[in-house]
Amino acid sequence: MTTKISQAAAPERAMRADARRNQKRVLSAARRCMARDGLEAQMEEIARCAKVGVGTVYRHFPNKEDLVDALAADRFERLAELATEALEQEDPGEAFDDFVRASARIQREDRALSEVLTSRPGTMRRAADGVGMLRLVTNVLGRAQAAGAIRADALPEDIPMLMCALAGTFRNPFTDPERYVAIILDGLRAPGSTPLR
Amino acid sequence: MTTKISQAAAPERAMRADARRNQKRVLSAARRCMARDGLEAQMEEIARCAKVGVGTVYRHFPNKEDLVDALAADRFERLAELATEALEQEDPGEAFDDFVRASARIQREDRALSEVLTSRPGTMRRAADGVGMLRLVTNVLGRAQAAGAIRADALPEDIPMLMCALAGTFRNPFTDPERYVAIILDGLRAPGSTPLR
DNA sequence: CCATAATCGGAAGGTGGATTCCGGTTAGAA
DNA sequence: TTCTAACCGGAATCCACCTTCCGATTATGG
Repeated sequence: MTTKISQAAAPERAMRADARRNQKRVLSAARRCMARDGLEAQMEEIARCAKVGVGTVYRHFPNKEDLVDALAADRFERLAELATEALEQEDPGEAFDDFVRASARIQREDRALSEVLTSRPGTMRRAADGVGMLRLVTNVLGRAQAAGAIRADALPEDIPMLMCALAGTFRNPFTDPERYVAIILDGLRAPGSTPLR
Repeated sequence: MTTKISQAAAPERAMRADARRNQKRVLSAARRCMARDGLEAQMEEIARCAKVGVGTVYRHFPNKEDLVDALAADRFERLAELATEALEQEDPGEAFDDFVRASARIQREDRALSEVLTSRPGTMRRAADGVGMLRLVTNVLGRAQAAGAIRADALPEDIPMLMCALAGTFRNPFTDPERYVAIILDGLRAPGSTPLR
């Protein structure tokens, strides 16, 4: 057995151009299909959207779960960007609000993402860790708390958790989604009526 | 109103004793299995729990969805009871809180119920309508609002919706579930910081 | 106790959807 | 241009479940 292939880091040879192109098409098709149909979007359908055979999908992503992981990673990168932007904003309270609202919107527009949040703790955690989400959120929240805009007893982990909560509301078409974002933000605002334990 | 199981026309003759007994066993086994495994609990497993053959399950419930509907109806009856009790309690604000907390707990202990809430709007609506949930909630909420315990701009439909939201948090084992119930209740309390539109 | 219709059990059937396989195609180095 | 390792497509395979079927059992009215 030749010692080689430390894997992960060094590809022996660059991917062929068509392969690279197809991988992108697959990823983007998967994003579209799953945003629309949720996690149960079918592999065949994704292949069709990407104008590619199923075989090709499977060459780039050994199985459906890996594909979902890749998509989740992608979406969490976007969320991390939002958090970073929030840190650059002047008003900490406003920054926090905007961050939560924007995250909620992203989620609302992507059924797969909201499904990952409510029913795939593993995938979610992996994606979140991958972009250092907790650290970012800790900062965004910390600033807001220091400024007195958010109750002091809120914890960083509460934010992703409340994101999961919002995910639960985005499947009902009946009502204005912003409503629940607003209610939850008010709950975080801090009358301190009920000290959290 | 007692829930009739499936049935459409008038039964010529009363159910045989063993049939009635088995129907109960199936329902109760289904409740146990689905509370544990969620909606993906398998029919075979449910039959096994009920110590009955799959065929028997299907005689009483033509298909899985009907079985889920029956269970949902059952759980919503319990929720309706809670609402009714709340209406008999003296302090309207406390009654509201208790009602929300108790409902949340029921949900937390029943994975299938929380899955129905977050991903089966149809089933949920049917079950809710079946017990007149909206009317009950309207009363419980109305009293609390009249007493000034809950913000005036909250709507009856918000309550089930926030229940769905909580469902989204109960799948993560990480944190104390009561925390998010508390935050949402604070959000409903009413500093009126952000008037809902 | 009998007759018989209602029930029962659980093997067999059917289905939807993920995953594999492999002969044909192509990028790209020499 | 030629050669070949990579890559491609999509039919075929596999698998996990739900659902159906039917011979064996059993409750119950007479």
